[in-house]
Order: sequence, then structure tokens, then C-alpha cells
Amino acid sequence: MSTASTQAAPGRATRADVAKLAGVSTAVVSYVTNAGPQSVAPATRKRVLEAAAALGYRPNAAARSLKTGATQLLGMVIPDATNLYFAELAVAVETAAVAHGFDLLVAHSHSSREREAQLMHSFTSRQVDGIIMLSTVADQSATTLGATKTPFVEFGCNIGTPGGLAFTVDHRAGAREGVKHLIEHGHTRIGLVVGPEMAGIAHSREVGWMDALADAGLRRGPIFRADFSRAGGLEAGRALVESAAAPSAVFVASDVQATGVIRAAHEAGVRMPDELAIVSFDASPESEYTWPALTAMQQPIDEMADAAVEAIVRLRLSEPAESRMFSTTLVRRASCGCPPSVAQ
Amino acid sequence: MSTASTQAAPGRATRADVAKLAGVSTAVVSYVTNAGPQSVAPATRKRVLEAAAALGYRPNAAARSLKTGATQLLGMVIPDATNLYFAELAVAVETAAVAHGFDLLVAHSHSSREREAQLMHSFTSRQVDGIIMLSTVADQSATTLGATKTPFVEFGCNIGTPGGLAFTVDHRAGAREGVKHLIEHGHTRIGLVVGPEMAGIAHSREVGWMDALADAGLRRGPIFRADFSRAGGLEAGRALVESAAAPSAVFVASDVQATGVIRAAHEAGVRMPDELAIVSFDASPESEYTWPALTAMQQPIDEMADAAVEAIVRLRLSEPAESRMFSTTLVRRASCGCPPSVAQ
DNA sequence: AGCCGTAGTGACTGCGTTGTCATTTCTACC
DNA sequence: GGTAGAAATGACAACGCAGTCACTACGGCT
Repeated sequence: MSTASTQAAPGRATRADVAKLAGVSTAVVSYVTNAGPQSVAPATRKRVLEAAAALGYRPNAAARSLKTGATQLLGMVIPDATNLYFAELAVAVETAAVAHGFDLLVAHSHSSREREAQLMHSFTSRQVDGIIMLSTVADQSATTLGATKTPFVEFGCNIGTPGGLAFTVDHRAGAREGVKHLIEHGHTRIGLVVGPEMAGIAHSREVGWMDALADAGLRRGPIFRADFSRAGGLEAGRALVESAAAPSAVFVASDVQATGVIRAAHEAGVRMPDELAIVSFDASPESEYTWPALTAMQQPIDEMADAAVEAIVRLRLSEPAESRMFSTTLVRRASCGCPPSVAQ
Repeated sequence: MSTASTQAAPGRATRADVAKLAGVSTAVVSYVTNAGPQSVAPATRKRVLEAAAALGYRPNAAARSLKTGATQLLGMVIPDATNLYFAELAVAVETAAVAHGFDLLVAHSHSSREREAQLMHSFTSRQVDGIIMLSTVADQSATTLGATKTPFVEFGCNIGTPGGLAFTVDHRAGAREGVKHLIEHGHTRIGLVVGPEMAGIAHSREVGWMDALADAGLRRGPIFRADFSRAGGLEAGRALVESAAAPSAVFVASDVQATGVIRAAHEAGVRMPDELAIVSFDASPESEYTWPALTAMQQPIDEMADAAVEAIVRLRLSEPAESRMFSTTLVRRASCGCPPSVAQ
């Protein structure tokens, strides 16, 4: 096999080509592209820039990374982009990353720990400058990351995982506030639709539900467990409306599930919010377009995304960075029973 | 500034470290990791693998790319992941890419041509092995790509763009079939909610709507133009239900828009499908959870994703590859008026 | 003994870049 | 006219890897 066959396709302009065309040395080209240590005369800079444009020159990222040790690439893992909440978060993180000069490599774990581990390998192999993980399976910064020294940030349930930083919403307090709102509407029998018990997020939201009921001295309504998915919500919703003593209100731990619950109620001819009031969590775009529109606890997604990227930037600079917990906001719409005048 | 400060963080194991620990030469390590040209004795291979595992060695992708000229990275541009159709497609492409040993770098254009152009620069700079573009703005393979020799594939409206390959659904035929279904339900006055005129996809679907009406000798109902978004659909839907002679059925050019139209109908107390029957396009996951569930033209997303990645693989091997057009399938649910027994 | 094939060696090149270094050329100011 | 300082030079060393090349060592086979 000839050596040539293992080389890159020809024709891509290199720094030397630009230098030649502009009539300068290769060092000057680098000075221009990277605001180098030496100043470059405006006229020369212009010549270089023109030559680069004429040749369609783009510095080879692989060579640059090899030299500088930085890739300007961040890796992010989400379970599944067809869950709008995750999609929104990924878009927000991308925006924040781009603002800091990074590209974002998003990969889907499909909630598989094996795939998550694979992805960590892939990311470290690609020498990403930071990793942002959103896992519904479990915290694993410490375990999987192991020897890696890559800045690591988690959107998760627990603050202060040993290995890295976590940015999360106060799931418990949020759930508590949502349920409290239902109580203020006069409901006394309030059910819960929530994710699998092993998911930390689900657990926190469940505890928040209990908190609010305890605050009001109310007994706990029935609990329905299902996947964090539309189908899971549908299943749980059907069980709810068919149950002997169905609650008059339900707190649903996520928008996607709430979408399914609403469908189940419609199927059974249950009127919302009169016969079944609903408050859910996330307030993703789709929650505004259900019928009735969902009252939900909104997460400050953009803020969280900014904070995560900022933290990675700081970690890279060896500056101190801290985990943070954000609070949610109640978005009143129709599903809780608020009048249209209050609802958005 | 010392040289050291521009180097990568220390501690990451290199090939030489592995070779030393395994007591072999560096070449052998490469032979093992890449199924090199020389065979390696099983015992030696095992020693190398163990050493690599012990050190947590991962070949540096930048160095490897620099040497081989391939990055095993594909770039994909989508307008916006919070449109579930795009999110689904991105996930499908990722799955197909991973099956071929590539990672997928997804970026969002937010339907901005400038951002699209930026992304093409970023991608070529990163030396991606292929680019997959989904643009609602216009075809631009020829223009933007210019001198780039990177394999380029488009999910779009037009087959046979000069610069590259296109994989698309037969929007026109799909729309025609959807409208035909409404006609079969006895509707004679059928409106259209469609995207901006400049979007090629919107145009094709509009023509399909006209086709079906012409086939049946029906006059064209009113046309409502709006963004390809939930908000756009809501706006169009409001205009529709408030119009003097509202149609009894409407073909909506996308699920996201249909979500808004349904909401508008609910707000106005218009019963679906009795007073307003709806057929839409895409059949994304959310279309199954609206009330009523949407009858829609389904795209073979997985097939399209596979075909696109496969085409890139072929192009890289200088094998012939062809553009392809896929057909859609009518998914009967409730919004068209089909009885529950037929509806899924 | 002679020979062949397999397994492994160790030194080396080049991928495109960044940034250093010692030196030279140019410009402007006194 | 002399000189300081800025601007530019050209050569060079990495970065980590793939893969080549010319060899050697060691069996087993005839």
C-alpha cells in the first residue's frame, strides 16, 4: 500500500499556501489567525486575510488540537432528543457553548449505561474540552470518569457528586409548590404520576409531593409509576381514570408523561380541569399546546445551560467553580383550573 | 510564556506508554489497535490490550486524524431540535452513523443562512468526513460548499441539486394522498395551512394539495401561511376558524403546525373531526398524543437516515451513489374522521 | 544443516499547526 | 545620519499517531 493512500484528500489549502500567496512567512499567517504574540501591520494582515479567503483556507482543527491540546469541543450526553425537555436543554447548551467558542457534540444514551460508558470513551478519545452529562439512570461521574481529567458537569438530581459539578433544579421544592397550587384550588385528594423509582429525579419530585400534602395535613393520593415518556404517561393515566376512587387532581412529574395522562383523560371522557386538575413539571414548549394547556413548574433552562458551560470554562482555567441549584417557577395555564384571565 | 503552557494536560497515556508497559515496540501497539498490516501473536495482543486498559489509553483522535486524514466525524445541520421531526431525524442519523463507526456532530441553524454558512466553515475546519444538511431556507449545496470536497448530502425538497446528493420524501405525492383521504371522507371545501412560500418543502406540499383537489374537480379552499412552528400553526388556525366561510377540512403541512391548529380549534369551540377534519404531514411522535390524534403522512425516517449515511460512506470510497426519493404512508388516526376501530 | 515463515524490533517520516528564537528589514523620529 | 523600535523572517521543535523499512530471532520443517 502506498503512503499516499493513507493521506488526506489533496486540495485543501494549508497555512503554507496562504503564506506563499500573501507573500509572507508562515508564522505571520498564524499571528493573524490567532492574534499571535507579535503584532502584524494592518496592510499585511489584510493581505493574509485576503489570501486565506481566496484559498478558502481554514486551519486544520486536528493539527491545531494536537499542538494546543484543546479541541474547542464539548461533549454532551442526553437520553433522547425526542423528549422535548432534553432537546431544549441541548439547544440551550449549544447556544451557550457557541458563545464561548465551543462546538457541541451531542450524543444519545437511550438511557443505557453501557452506551453512556461508550460515549465517555469516545469523548475522551476525541479529547473534548469538557463533558456535560444528563443521565436518568444514575449518578456516575465518579465511576465512569475514573482517571479522566476532563472537566465534567452533570445535570442531575444530586448536588455535590464527588467527581464533578452538578447543575440542577430544586426538584423537591418545585414539586412541593406545584402540589401546593393544586391544594389552593381546593383539592384534597391528589394523586401522583411519576417515573421509575430508581431515577433520582423521580424520587425528589415524589418527596416534594409528599411534602406539600403533609404541609396541608392531607392524606396521600394514589401513586402511578411509569416511564418518563408519552406512552408511560398514557398508561399511568389510564390506570388513574379507571381506578375505583380516582383523585380529583394529579401532579405529574414531567410534561411528556402529562401529555399521555391528558390523552387518557380525553379517551375516558374525563373533563379537565373540572374532573381532573393537572400540574406537571418542566414547562417545555409542548406543554403550552396540549388541551387544556398544562400548568407546570418551569425550569430556567437557559440559565442552567449557561452556568454549565461557564463552569467548564472555569474548570479549564483552574478557577474555582461550584455546583448550583436553581429554582422553578409556576407557570399558570388552564389544566390546574386557573381562569383564562390568569392563564397565559 | 513557556512552551509547556500551550501543551495538553499531562497524564493522558500515549502509545509509547502502552508499549513500554507491555514490553513491546510502539508499532505493535498500533498493529493491535488498528488491525495493522502485520499479524500479532495472541499472547502479545493480550499483553498490549491489558496494558492499554490499565493505563486507560485511548488513541488521540486529533493525532490519528492528522495522520490518516479521516476524522470518523459526520456533521449535521438541522434548523431546530425542538421541532420533533428534526429531533427524530437527528437521532436516526446518529444511530446510522454510529453503526458505521462515525460520531455525529449536530448543530442548529435556527433557519439562518448565515449560521448555516458558519457551520459549514466550522465543519470543514474540523475536517468532518461528511456533511448532512437539513435546510428549510433554500438549497445551497452548490453555493456554500464551493471548493469543499467533503461528501455532502441533503434532506430537502429537490432531487439532484448540482453539488451533492439529496434524500427526500415525495412531498407532493404525500400531500396529494393526504388530501385525497379527506376528500374520501366527503369533504368538498378543504383549506391549507402551509409554511412560508420560499421554503421548497412548503411549496411541494402545497402543489400536492392542489393536485388532489384538481383530481376531484374541487375548488381550492383558503390558504393560510405561517411559520413551521407551533406558534405559526396557532396563528394560522385562529385565522382559519374565524374566517367567514371556514372550510370543513384542512390539510396542514406539518405536525408542529397542526398542533397549533388543533389548539386554535379547541379555543374556538370547534369540534374535531366533525366540524373540522385535519390531516397533516410527518407523523412525528407528538402527533399521536394530540386530541384528537392526528391522521398524518408518515415519513420513513430511519430508512432515509440509513440511506444518507450509506451514501456518505460510498462517496468516501468513490463508489457511485444516487439521490433517492421516498414515499410516505398514511397513518389513520382520529383527526380525519376515521372511526376508532380503524384509528390506531 | 539449510531454509522458510512468522513475530517482533527500533528508528524513522510526515500529517498541519503553534509558537519560539535569533536575526534582518523597514519606518519614523530626533 | 543615526538609531530605536516595530514588523517580518525563516528555521525549527514539538504534539501523538500510522505505517514503512530493513532487520533480527526463533521455531519447525524437510
